[in-house]
Amino acid sequence: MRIATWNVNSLKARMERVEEWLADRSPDVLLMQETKLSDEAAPYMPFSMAGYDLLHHGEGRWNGVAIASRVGIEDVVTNFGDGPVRRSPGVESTTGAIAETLEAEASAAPADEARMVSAVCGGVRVVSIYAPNGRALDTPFYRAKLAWFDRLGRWLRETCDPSRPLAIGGDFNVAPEDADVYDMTDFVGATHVSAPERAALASLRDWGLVDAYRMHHPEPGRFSWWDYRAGNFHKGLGMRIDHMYVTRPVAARCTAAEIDRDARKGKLPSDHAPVYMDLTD
DNA sequence: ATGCCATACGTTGTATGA
Repeated sequence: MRIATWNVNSLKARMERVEEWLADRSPDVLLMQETKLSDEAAPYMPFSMAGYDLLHHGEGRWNGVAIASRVGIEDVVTNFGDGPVRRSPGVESTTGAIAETLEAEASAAPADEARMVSAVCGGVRVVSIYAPNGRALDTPFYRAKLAWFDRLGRWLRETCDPSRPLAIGGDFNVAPEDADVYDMTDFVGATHVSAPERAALASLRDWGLVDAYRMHHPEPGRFSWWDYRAGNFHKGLGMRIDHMYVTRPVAARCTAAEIDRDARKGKLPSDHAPVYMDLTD
């Protein structure tokens, strides 16, 4: 079984590239982030035509996570089971649109943004996550990012078992080691590399998760994201912030893990590359 | 090393990204 994760940076804008990638790489499960769609606007039909069921958890303009699977979708969890997410400002809602808009504009807390969806696919509980960016260290957005990782950790401890097959894939927005950025001197005082953010990922690993990519690739300078600007992709100036964290029963079945750098090339790419792993039956 | 910022919303700019 092949499980992949890809921050598509708008599923609407990326659908053609995603369809090509599904046909080319043939994943059984694709976790997606930053779909930037409401559930009503999610492209269920194109995925169905490609042989996949689509589970979408979105709010509209920002965020949005999804799972495409051709091995079933069962036992769905959205937003850690904390209830409905707010709509992006300006997005129509059936109830309380004005109140939700005012709340969204006033708040920096991502607790009710569409950043987590989970289901059991092919016997593995998969979790698609889009961690908050954090913007800058001295902002409420950064503190909210750390709080969001705390919520993820609490959800794992309370509802999951590290001895069971589980894979958390997504845009963690954290580079776990110095080897995961092109040059640490460019990241002094920046988010994505700070000690508290790295401690948050270490806490996930301590619970019982393994970085599937690092199992197979210890080498430095392997990135999953490159800024669109200044030709950074072509200069090799990236970060490894998209990860596949798996429990030990999955790690034991994991025969390969790759970053598909080719998917970052060409016309209208996402700024992220897909990360995928292969599991034996 | 395969190209030099993109997305949505909505209107000629603003917010967001990491």
